[in-house]
Amino acid sequence: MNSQPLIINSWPQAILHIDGDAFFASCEQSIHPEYRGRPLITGKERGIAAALSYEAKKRGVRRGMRIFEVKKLCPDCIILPSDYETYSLISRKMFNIIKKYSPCVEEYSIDEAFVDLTGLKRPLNMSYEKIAGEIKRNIEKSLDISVSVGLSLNKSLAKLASNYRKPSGITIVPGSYVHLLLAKVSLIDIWGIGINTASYLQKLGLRTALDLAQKNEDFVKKKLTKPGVEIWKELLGEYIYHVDPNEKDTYKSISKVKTFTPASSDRDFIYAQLIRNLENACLKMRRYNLAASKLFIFLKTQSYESFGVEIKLNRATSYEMEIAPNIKSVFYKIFNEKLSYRQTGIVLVDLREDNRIQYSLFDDPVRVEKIKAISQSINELDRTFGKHSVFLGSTLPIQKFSQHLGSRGDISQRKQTLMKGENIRQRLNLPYLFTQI
DNA sequence: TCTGGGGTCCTAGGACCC
DNA sequence: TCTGGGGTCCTAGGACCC
Repeated sequence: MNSQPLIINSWPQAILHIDGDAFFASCEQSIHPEYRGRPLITGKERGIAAALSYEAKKRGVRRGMRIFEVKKLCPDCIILPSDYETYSLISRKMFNIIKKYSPCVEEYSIDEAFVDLTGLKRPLNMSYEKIAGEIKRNIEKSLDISVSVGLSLNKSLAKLASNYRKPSGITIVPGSYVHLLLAKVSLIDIWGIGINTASYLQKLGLRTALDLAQKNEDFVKKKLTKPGVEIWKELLGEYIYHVDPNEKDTYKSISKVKTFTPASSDRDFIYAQLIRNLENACLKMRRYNLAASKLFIFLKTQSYESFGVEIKLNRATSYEMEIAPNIKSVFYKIFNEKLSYRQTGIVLVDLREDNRIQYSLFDDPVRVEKIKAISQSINELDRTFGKHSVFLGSTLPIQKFSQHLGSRGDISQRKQTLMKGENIRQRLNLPYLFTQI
């Protein structure tokens, strides 16, 4: 007789994934109880449905739908502008609750967390399943939002688990049940497999996540690239992607893109939009103490054609006043008055820490220092009076444009900004910061 | 007639060097 | 000056994610 007790340790790792259900919409319903149970969307300021409550989904509203379509389809739908400040606040509270249970929490996105629960059974005196349930209940009770949670052996499986039952689901998948879950998951729903890889694998005769998991290593290595192989291992229960509790403190690139309606062929206006993106990107860059030595700018036309250029700077910098002159000349090259544009964007790349950036031979150190001093003052003014209290003269066409458009969501905010600027001007007796860039 | 605004990582191929 | 082998670094672009 076999004296070995049949104990399978199903939890070499216990990884929990927590996912907010229709998060933005839930936040709105949480702070406005009168909206609960009603179809609701956010994204009013952009004219499209960005996030949807479950009630809106049931009525056939889809992401990306234009507001007028939503109104036609669902006249009683509540339509709100996105309020990221509020969502971030609720998000913060959610993470704080989770961190009471485990020190290893990864803030994966505004509404998603990965939690490493491994080894916490004893200190918390609960099974992993119980811990998962408690965290979920605690979040839902304290914040009045619903979350779905999944517990399994690694991040990929936990994510599939949390997605399995929504909203407000809890799905526990120990090692011995993994195959049952995978059989019900289609390729496209695997984290890291997108539309391209999914259809490629389909052509090879695969249909479900289980089909992929059951392929041998040779096959996977031959047909897929590195991420594909890693995903395959995770489906088999290996712990490859670690839960990373470190806060994000730097960026490899920073981008700012803005779409506007109606499209415009006004050169000064388009340029102003581009420079406004630059200002915003630089603000963020300085907040993280970074400097860029290369950037891309691009314009998109009404028909979604894109025209872009790469710009290399002599020296890494974080100041729009240094970057803008470089943009100006290339802008005129890619701008075509015969076209109508609906979006401009900027991507700052080759970011490095701003501490000891060398002056190159072509720089004028005195000018650079002056720009630095001015920018620091602007930062202070922004902190005191709000973002864009002082701005580059070249973005003035945005204000002009706003004024003759009258009252629209985005516009009134611009007006306020303008007024704030006026205010400071009077109080500090400053002219608009106007440069030739 | 159009689904926004951020990001990251990986790979293939060219440039350059020995 | 040609041919081949081999390594490193950079860049463009693809694919994915929320």
